[in-house]
Amino acid sequence: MEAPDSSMTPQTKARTIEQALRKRGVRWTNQRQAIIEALVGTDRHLTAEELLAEAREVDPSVSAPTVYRTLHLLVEASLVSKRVFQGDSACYEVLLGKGHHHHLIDVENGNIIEFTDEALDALLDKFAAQHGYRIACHKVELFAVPIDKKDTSS
Amino acid sequence: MEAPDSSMTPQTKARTIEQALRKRGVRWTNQRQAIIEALVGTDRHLTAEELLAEAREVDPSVSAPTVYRTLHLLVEASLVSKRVFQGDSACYEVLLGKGHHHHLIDVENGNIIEFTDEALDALLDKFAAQHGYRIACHKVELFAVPIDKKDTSS
DNA sequence: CTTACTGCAAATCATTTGCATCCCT
DNA sequence: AGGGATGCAAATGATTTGCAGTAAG
Repeated sequence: MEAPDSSMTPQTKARTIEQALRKRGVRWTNQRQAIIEALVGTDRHLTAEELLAEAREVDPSVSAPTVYRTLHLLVEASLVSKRVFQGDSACYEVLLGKGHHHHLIDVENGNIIEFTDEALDALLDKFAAQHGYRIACHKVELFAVPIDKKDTSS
Repeated sequence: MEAPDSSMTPQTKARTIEQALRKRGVRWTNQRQAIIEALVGTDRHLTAEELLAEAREVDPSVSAPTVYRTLHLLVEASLVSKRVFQGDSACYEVLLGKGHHHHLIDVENGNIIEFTDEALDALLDKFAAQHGYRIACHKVELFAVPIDKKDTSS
């Protein structure tokens, strides 16, 4: 697997994903093409439902089961991450071209800010090692409120 | 690493929770008592289903809707945390008497190890502050594989 | 040609809700 | 008493699966 490049265009990402899946013996269909295009065409976290709607604008024949089946393949192949925030539907996001990152969720507006940090990652790796584990994947979610009005920061 | 207030007995926790809910104008019933007892009687993360089973050993009349309704109250009151791991059912855990902690999930056995660390917390607070936020609640989940095992996954 | 992929409809599964009744306060 | 709380059963909503037809390789 080549190093992710944050300047990858959507087209490049789509092609990379297509090739990665083909390499795994997966057949390439119009529906999958539409789903991938919808997926790389946004920088937000999409629910399966939102993705279905987007994909249908490319190819109206796409159905929900196909979206879910394709998402499974993508998650399996580590091309897409699945996240379950709170009690809502799962959200999916393309991993290509962005290093793994963490989430700061604005609990007032529902905004999601992404950030990365090597020190944090190193710290997490250390804990895993101390317990005899190696991290396969990690997830950090900070539920936070904006500091602006009457609040005194800590 | 020791939790700050880990000396609370289950009985004390149960009483504290009862009083906190009563203060919010909630009525105290046998079913809720049973649910709370089941909840404080374990140190593991319970699903609603598991909690229902445990609670029924105290009071067989407890039903699933009551478990969910009570869990909502508890989460609202910040007495219990709800977590949704991967695609599974939500897990609930009493917050009383344990500092917030993080999770290391053994992806092979499904084991969950908890750990706490001030340096990590400080780092997270720093990030939030840099973005103009204050953390209300944070969640760190490490999906990891045991090191001592031959690992052939990609 | 072969068989993976698709849409549809029906099946799951956890969680929620309507409702008549019950029982804390 | 009175209104919140309960159990039951049915509703929900996201995700999955069975199946017969379709299309990728």
